[in-house]
Amino acid sequence: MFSKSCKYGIKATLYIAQKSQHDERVSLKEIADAINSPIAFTAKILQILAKATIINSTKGPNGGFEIDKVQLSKISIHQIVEAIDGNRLFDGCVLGLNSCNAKEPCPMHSEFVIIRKQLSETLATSNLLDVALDLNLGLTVLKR
Amino acid sequence: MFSKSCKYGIKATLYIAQKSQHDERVSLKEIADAINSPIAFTAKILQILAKATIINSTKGPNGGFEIDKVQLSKISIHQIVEAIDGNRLFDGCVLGLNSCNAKEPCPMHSEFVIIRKQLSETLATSNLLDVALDLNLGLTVLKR
DNA sequence: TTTATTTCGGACAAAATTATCTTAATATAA
DNA sequence: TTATATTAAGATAATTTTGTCCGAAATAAA
Ligand code: SF4
Ligand code: SF4
Repeated sequence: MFSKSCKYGIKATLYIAQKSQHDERVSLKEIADAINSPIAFTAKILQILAKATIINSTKGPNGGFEIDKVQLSKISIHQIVEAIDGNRLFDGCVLGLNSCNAKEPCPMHSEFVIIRKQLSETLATSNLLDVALDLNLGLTVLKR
Repeated sequence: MFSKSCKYGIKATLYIAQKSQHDERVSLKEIADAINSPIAFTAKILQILAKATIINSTKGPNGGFEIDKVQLSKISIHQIVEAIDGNRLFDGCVLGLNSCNAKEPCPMHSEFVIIRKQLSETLATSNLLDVALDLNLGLTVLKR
């Protein structure tokens, strides 16, 4: 479904979101630790997210990553997936034809337009604030 | 969503299914041509499907691949995906935690159990006969 | 029985993804 | 201003996935 990069990206963003709620900026090391990911690889993904202006990064002592608190409820998981994996999951052909084309559909088209729509909507309506709240309450976890 | 191997596998199986309806056995070359896939790589995938007894293979002159006509309606796309990509799509954690565990769920758990259920059911109820019928009618295509 | 045809199986190769390392850039604080 | 902490960026490496090649095995027909 998602690439490993994307999974790390989602988890990292959620961790940053959780901390940003309480105005805490977090370091690369802390993030990688919290989500159980390879540190240098995580750095690359955070760079992508920073360029996509989903997160903010600051260099130097006490630097790290954060998300504008008032933006938390406006950033969706969909945006993260788009930034890292692109749109293939949302608009590519499930069976790998050059493009999705309802005029000349692949054999799974009618089945998958439904699933993709639901997937896309679910991700588009999942915002960082809501998801991070569950994390705060300990209802969900980022690593095991 | 699906690996490339799996996409090839699904398309190849559907092509074989279509031909098997009319008692035609098809060769590797014909399949690869019909679904626009690398021939030698396709051979590997057909071997997997043959071992999973989803398709039958016959060596020698006039050999090739076929599916028992009466089985067509009993074989699901789900089975193909399982044989090639395994169960990760159906029972793995969407965010890459070691396993899906509702007692200690990842932050996307509640959203994804719904999507995965629908995906799994859709694939489980898509049988080769039905899907191949649309192909026959020219309503859907395996390559463009 | 010999030859031709076709899949099978293993070895190999290329490409994409994931992961690491090293140096540079930047910001803070002493 | 200098030292330190931290992310950025580029080069490199490991792993996985995708793809190729070739000889072996099986089958059918001549
Ligand atoms: S048919 Fe289904 S899979 Fe093929 S392109 Fe359209 S949506 Fe994608
Ligand atoms: S929580 Fe969601 S993603 Fe994590 S394991 Fe359960 S289902 Fe998978």
